[in-house]
Amino acid sequence: MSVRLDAIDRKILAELQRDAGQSLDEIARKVGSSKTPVWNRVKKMREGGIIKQTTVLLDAEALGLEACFFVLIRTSEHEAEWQEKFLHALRSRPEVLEAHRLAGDIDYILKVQVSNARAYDVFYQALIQEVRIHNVTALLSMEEIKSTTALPLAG
Amino acid sequence: MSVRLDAIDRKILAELQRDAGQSLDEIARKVGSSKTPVWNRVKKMREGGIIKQTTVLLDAEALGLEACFFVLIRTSEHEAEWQEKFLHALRSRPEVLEAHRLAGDIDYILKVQVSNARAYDVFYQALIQEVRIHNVTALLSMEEIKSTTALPLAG
DNA sequence: GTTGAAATGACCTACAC
DNA sequence: GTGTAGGTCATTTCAAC
Repeated sequence: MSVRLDAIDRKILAELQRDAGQSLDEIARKVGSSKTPVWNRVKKMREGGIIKQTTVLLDAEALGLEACFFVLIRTSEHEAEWQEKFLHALRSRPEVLEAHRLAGDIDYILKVQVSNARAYDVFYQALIQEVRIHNVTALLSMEEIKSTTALPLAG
Repeated sequence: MSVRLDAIDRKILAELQRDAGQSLDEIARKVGSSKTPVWNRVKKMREGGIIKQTTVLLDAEALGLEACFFVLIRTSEHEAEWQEKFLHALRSRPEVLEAHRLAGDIDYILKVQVSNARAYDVFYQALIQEVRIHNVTALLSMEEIKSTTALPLAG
């Protein structure tokens, strides 16, 4: 299932992660190839699902979304029906940027980006009203030390 | 500092977040405007730092990065020198995708993407050897329920 | 501020190696 | 597989409204 990538593929991916707006010629020059082979490789990696999406990263603070919370959730409910409802609640809320089901005593972690603590509380109250949750701990980010979507490619 | 955005700006941002590869004509049609004004707005939002980056999102599993950990860190050290060293350690490690300084009894949270549990242990051993850390809890993701870089724009 | 046209440059294909 | 060439289409500038 995992597609085989050579050194040039990885260089191309690194460049695209850095700046997807640059031209094929630029990328070709940087990776030591030329336009057509680079284009073919990119196309293959898109079709193979290695490149999932081309997008822009926005500045949360500039948009007034100044509060970022990590939410640790414990629940006593593990039935399929509850889980379905919970997943739907998370997926339908745009302020939930990430949600993972975990191993261990904490069941879920969420990353929630909102305008302020009050907006978080609105989110929180709505969530616990929609689905039964045993225990919630919210961790408030004071400072974003690092944030990248660039995956390490030295594989 | 926060730039004023109208409804059209927000529609443009939503479209770019969804797919930054589509043409200006397409975006213009969707937001009910035409090419040049859309282009001018995008340019302004880039220059104003609202649009920080154009990038591609890659599939971590396809790249063999099958393990995602959230790492909760407590430390007893709060001196500037220690912090400087810790920050540098995080920023220089590509497997650390996110790092936040927190309010409360947990001091930091990291998101770490690696190939497997063994690779996480290598990362962890190297980190605690480089900087003194009081207490570490690693939460292993079993399932990515949701993951998006798209910020909510109903501002 | 919007619109439209025109040139510059990128993309994507086809073909040669 | 890589490189070259050319048609098509998008981006960017500029002038007019």
